[in-house]
Amino acid sequence: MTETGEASENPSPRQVPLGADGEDLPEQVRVRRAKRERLLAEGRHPYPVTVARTTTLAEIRAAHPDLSPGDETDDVVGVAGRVVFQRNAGKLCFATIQEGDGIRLQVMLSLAGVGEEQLAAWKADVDLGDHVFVHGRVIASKRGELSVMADSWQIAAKALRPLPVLHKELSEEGRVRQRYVDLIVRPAARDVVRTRAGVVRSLRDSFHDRGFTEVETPMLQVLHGGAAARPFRTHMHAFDIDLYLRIAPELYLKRCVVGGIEKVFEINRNFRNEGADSTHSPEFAMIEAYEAYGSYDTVAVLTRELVQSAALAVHGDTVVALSDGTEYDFGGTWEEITLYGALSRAIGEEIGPGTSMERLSEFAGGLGVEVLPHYGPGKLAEELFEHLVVPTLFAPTFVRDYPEETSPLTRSHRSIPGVAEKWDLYVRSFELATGYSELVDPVVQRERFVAQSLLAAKGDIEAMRLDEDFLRAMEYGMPPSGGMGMGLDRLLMAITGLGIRETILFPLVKPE
RNA sequence: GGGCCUCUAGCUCAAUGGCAGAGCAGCGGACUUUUAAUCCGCGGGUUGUGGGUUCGAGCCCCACGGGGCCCA
Repeated sequence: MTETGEASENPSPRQVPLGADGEDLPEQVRVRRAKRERLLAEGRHPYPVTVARTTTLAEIRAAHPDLSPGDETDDVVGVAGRVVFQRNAGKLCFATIQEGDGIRLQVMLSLAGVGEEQLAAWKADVDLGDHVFVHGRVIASKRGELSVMADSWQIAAKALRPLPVLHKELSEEGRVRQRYVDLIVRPAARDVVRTRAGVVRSLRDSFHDRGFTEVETPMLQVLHGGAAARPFRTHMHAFDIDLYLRIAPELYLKRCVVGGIEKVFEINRNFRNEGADSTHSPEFAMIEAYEAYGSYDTVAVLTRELVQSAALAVHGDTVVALSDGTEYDFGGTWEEITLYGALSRAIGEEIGPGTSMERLSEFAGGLGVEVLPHYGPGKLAEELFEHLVVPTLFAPTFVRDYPEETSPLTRSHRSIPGVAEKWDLYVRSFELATGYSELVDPVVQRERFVAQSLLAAKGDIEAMRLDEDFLRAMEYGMPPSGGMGMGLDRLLMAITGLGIRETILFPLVKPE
């Protein structure tokens, strides 16, 4: 690590490492570095190993809920926190300190309490943003503010950069690039972290309650599979082979089901080498689950219950408050439509798996939907659906029975020719989850992979590759199964209304 | 990939083509009950980078880079 601050190759003026030549540093950083040096010179360490903290600020607030103005207690405590406000009068100094979860408490330092030397040192050494330790009695100030009246104090950790203005929001770029600062100054940023943790815990609880087993499957894969997406590629030197970061765990979770882990789930990261915008991140967390002797109907119920439980866990209600101030209702059972049925209603003409490429292309032309060379009628119908119907899907809606052509890992519908037993779940017009009756016939699966290879040859960079080991596993016999996948970041977006960059703690940003 | 907007002090933002400013933060001083403390005084800028037009550019033009929004 570069604690001593080696200069990087091309430091921008805003991000000069603190160990670099002092001349280029902002004035306030120079001042704080000088204070650090002075503390060291005086033998008062700016970064002590530890301080004698006895209680948290939250515990003090809980223990003394109703002191009257001017009350003093015999409760002697050692507290620590980051200084977020300072009000220094001549012989009496006030500061508001904040601990990690945002709880704040006032500390007071008086001439009578700490003596002339320590009071002068406080005024000279403490800056906004410093971590300080204060020892003293719990009191209420004359204005009734719960406080610790110091008998001694100590720097717990000196901050060398000034905090941003606490009364204005950081710019969006600042929030994302320096999330640690965002977390210090913006309570909503901390709330998102807790909400996300609550959702993940709720999901695991829901799975465990239903007898599912959690597994972790490879992220580095020799072949990428389980979804249609462009992968990240890397190289393993020991074997001298190219590897891919996984785009989905599906083919490994199915191997688990073959092996007898009949109810299995994974919550983990996927990587897709595509653009980044308000609903897409190159790395994103995914929930995937498989259930032997289930179908796309049983996993639809599972998915609804997962989402409803998560909403209950973080909002206490299936009607959730979104960040824009509106409410959204996840309650009850959810609407189900079929892809071809909804598309036919939108177009005003019966469309089905048998509708010709020519006819579909006519509609596409009229709507300005681009037809790429590798599109078949199924893919084009799906594109038309996304263009015409998806924007109207506000309430939670299961869209069922997708074209076989675009669903190479899904079994054909038990009674309707040309479509597969697959649904997508839409919430506020974005895709939240997908579910299948899994294709378990290894011969048909091989045929589907071969068809995908032909698409790849025609230039579809998202087409799937043939995975012989996966097919071998299928040939040992996979029980009839239902499977579902849901984006965790999107689930957060769905139940909070936030953008994906707010739900991910450290989203990828271009280097400065 | 295309279009539009944006980048100014540590932070958030101003500034008809004509002396680069404010609030908070900082530095010096006053103040023993403050709550974004107050009062007096003072510093702080390669206006994203590089070109160009102009007597004169933060502002106009071009290129590049970062960010945002919309479209594909």
